[in-house]
Amino acid sequence: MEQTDAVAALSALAHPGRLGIFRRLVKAGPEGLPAGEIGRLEGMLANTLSSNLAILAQAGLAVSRRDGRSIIYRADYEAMSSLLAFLMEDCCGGEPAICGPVVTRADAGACAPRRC
Amino acid sequence: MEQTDAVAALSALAHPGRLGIFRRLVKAGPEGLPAGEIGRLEGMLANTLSSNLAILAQAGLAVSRRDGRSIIYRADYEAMSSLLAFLMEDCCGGEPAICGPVVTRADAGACAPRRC
DNA sequence: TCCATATTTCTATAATTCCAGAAATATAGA
DNA sequence: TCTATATTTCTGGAATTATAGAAATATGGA
Repeated sequence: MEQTDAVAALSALAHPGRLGIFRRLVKAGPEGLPAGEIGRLEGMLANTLSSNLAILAQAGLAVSRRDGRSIIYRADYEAMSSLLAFLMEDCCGGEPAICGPVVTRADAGACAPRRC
Repeated sequence: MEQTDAVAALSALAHPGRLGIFRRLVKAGPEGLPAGEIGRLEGMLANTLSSNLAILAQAGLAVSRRDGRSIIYRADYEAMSSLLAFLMEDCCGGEPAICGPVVTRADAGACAPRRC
């Protein structure tokens, strides 16, 4: 991941409305949610919602597909994973014990996480 | 972590200069770096650097201490960990296999990550 | 005390982002 | 085709953020 992409993703998330949408999508899982339902749940006007969803999609954090009259959005977990890896790259220059609180799956090896 | 705090942290990181500083601090480890050296490494004016460091500190992502004439900044790994946990809360509503790419130490149990 | 170094604060301008209203587009069904 | 629903695009003004220059503050040493 490039710094430019990371800034785009972080900027997309650095907004209460979009952060709410993204977390909602994370919870919703890979099936995603129709835009209309997101708007209802988050209490957002359709136009504001649409531009915020577009910003998340542009940043690579959300993916959309059409289903009849609805457009379904879902979180892109791989993009999120890349972002986290970028943030923590070369953490502590090789002192695993200290950077322990944060770990990506790639580093976790054969771990079996309790959830997610 | 509250949504407000998460937005503050994400906003702090959503800036090329500050993201560079933060990643530099992550690499540097718990000893941190003096502001002047960060400025030299990142090619930033002292005043710009100072306000950006203040924004990172205000967001809880960096911590400072004085050492003689220098002020040493270090990344706050716990704050980062909280942020990641907040972003991924209730991921996939209970389908661990799918949210796998992203995992926080709290979820990883007794794992021994390869690095950090 | 005086000076040099390190960092922060103040200030003004430039640039960007946010949001609501209105209009436009796409799809499904009568 | 006509109508209703779902979503997006366009637009303008308000609010926020970014940046550099200049001045101020803090510390250590002569």
